[in-house]
Amino acid sequence: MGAHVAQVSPPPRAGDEQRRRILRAATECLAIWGADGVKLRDIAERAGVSVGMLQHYFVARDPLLIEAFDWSSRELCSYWDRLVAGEDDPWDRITSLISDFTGHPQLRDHCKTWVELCAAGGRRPELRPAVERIVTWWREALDSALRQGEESGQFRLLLPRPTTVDLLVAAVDGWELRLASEASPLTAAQMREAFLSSARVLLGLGLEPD
Amino acid sequence: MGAHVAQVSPPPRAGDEQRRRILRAATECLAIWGADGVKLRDIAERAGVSVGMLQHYFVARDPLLIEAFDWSSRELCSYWDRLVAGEDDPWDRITSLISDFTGHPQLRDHCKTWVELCAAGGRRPELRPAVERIVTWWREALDSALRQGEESGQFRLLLPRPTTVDLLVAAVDGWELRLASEASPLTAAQMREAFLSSARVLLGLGLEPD
Amino acid sequence: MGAHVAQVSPPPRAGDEQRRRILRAATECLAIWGADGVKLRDIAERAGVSVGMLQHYFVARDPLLIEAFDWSSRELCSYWDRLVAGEDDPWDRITSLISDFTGHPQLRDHCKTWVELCAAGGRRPELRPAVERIVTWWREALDSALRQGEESGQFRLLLPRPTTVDLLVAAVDGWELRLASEASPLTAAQMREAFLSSARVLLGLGLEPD
Amino acid sequence: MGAHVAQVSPPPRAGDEQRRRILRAATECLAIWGADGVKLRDIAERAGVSVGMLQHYFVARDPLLIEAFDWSSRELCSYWDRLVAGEDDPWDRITSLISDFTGHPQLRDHCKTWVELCAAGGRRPELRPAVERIVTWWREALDSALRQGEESGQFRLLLPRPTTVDLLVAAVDGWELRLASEASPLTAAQMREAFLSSARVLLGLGLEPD
DNA sequence: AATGAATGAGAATTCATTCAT
DNA sequence: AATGAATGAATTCTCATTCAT
Repeated sequence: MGAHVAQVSPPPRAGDEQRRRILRAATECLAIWGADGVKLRDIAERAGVSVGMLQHYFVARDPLLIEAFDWSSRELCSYWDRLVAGEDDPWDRITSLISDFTGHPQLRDHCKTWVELCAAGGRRPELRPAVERIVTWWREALDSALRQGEESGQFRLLLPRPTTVDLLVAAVDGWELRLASEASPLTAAQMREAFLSSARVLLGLGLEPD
Repeated sequence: MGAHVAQVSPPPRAGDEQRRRILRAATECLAIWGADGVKLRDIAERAGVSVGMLQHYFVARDPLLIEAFDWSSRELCSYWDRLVAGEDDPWDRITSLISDFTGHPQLRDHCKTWVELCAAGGRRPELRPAVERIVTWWREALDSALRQGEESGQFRLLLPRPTTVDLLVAAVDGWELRLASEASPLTAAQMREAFLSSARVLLGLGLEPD
Repeated sequence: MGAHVAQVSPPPRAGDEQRRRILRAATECLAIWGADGVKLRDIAERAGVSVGMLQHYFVARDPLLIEAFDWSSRELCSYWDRLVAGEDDPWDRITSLISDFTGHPQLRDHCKTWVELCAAGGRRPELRPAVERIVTWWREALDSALRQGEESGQFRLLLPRPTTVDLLVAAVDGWELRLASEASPLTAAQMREAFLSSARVLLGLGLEPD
Repeated sequence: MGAHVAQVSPPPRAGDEQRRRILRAATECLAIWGADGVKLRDIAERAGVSVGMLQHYFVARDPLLIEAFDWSSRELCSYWDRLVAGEDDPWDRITSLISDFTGHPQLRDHCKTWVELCAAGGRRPELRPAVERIVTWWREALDSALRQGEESGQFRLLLPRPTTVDLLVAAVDGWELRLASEASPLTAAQMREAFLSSARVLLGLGLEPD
């Protein structure tokens, strides 16, 4: 209904590339220094532009950080969308999602950005949509995989589906928090194994290797 | 004469009470504004002392915040120690721990402080011992309860004990992260129910009500 | 085309003039309040800029003061270089040097800056090059004048040349210290006379008036 | 004439020893940090007393520093008085004075205190009496030695006596300034030699070794 | 007499923001 | 569009001083 006349993406304005560079730099800085610790100069240096430029594109510090969180949450979700698009089997989908996630070379940075976003979200309502977006994405991804698996008889959940989803999503968040804190020697591989072995049991898959 | 009334703990120096007041105020401020957002003035006002006094006791901002995180992690652990001390039955111990935790009137603040501590720990190694202390406490508390339950035949774990502990601790952390973010309408009661029903299944307790 | 009008010295960047204004103001403040007594606000007011600007150019208080001492020592040496450049006769050179020095309207301020620099140099090695620069300039200026006068037979030194140089330079420094202290009613003219009459005898010039 | 009833020194009050300890510590600190750099805490620590104690004896920072300069200048002069008291021969008096001075294990500290005093004197009239006291002592000591040597025919001054005194005192001050600055590798022994060889010539003593 | 807890005034510093070019 | 000079508000920090014990 009019969908075929909708512009799929806004026409790429000149300077859009510049904005993206800045947002990417800002996201990286957020992982390093946290939302209250980033300085505009750090972001500008990392993006290879002048401080004045940041203001030129984003008016002020706050809008820049909010946009950065928002942008990075969108980027992540659309990345994951592409990732699971090809997988039809629900267990494969879950496996490839967690494998990609834990296999990312910048996993720890992602975790830090995520924890930073949650912490900042607790203080600033403007950031909550970005938090919601990511939480919702994972809940829906797992929920739909679980439903599909249940319907096909592939999974036999030990717990009600919502509880299972809740537990698995919370566990991933908990491991991310631990990775972000750098406090315990939790590795990405351990995180992956812990998730998969827990999921196998909770979904009634027995213990055969992935 | 009178030696038998000597205090075993170090004699409470004058000013020790003052320090505690300041540390308590600092911890509260950390929950509200985060490690990089707290201002000395806020802490001083909340503690009812002058800003100069903070420096008198803690030399500078950084050492104060580090001590505050450290102090509050010790306080928490010793509080939990007292809490579980009276419970002999492992399942009761787990139940009362999570019930007390989720029933605390300032649960959300505790979650925020914890997330703040983890985030700050990712940037400053000095804070990691405080993170470790809390992580270790929960791991050991659950591990010992699970072992006791296994030995008495009360629990039949679906997964290896370490994995179960890992999963449950991570889930609690994940729910805390969510509460701290204020992003989803997760309530303390839901968190408690999700934990207990998951634990019942994972420990092989069936589904009878607690 | 136009290459022959290229400036040999580094192209004067915008802001270089600003730096000089600040350094000049800082040097004046140093004479008045001493290295530990100057306040950034004083310097900023005297230079007609904001305090933040000092940091913009010099990062922090210390580097600013160090640069100020260094800059003023360079300025002085190059001023003296120009002063003696025109004098071929060694005695005239000595005479015009001391006459200019003692005749300077801000002699006392110069003395204070110099004493301040020496005192501060005793505490901070970074300042020593500036001290050395000035000491060396005077030693070399006198030494070369004395050597020239000896070679031409114009002077007949009573003491070995190095000792004579040492004595005269020390005496000038001593008189400067006295002027800086404001303690004794030593005048610039007296200082000049004392120096010249001493020098005349030490260089074997007899007692004829200059 | 009443001398035998005069109290030679004020009755030693209790706490006088305490005052002296503090003044000595303050003088040492002045050499290290300069008049504007000393902190009461440094002085208190060095004197082994509490900061409150300094105020108890000296009311405030300023009076303490002023008294410290004054006290140390008196101490020095009376020390030198005792030193030259035994020497009847004028040249021996000059020799032993400069030898003792340059041979003092804390020569550099003395120089720093002296330069510090002169620099501070330029800013605060209250300190000038202390400066004058020392300048006057040296002028009079040299003047009387020179007069005695002239009268006995032992010295044949090349320059008028006042000029000679002026020159020698200034040279000593100049060397002290250099030592205080730590900038050039001037040693105490070199300072002594330079002074004595210059003095020998200026007093008409020929060049025989001392 | 002596201490050290407590304060507050004053200084340095940090940075986001503004603005002229 | 882009820069960086310039500013000033806000914060931390330093210390002399005061005061209760």
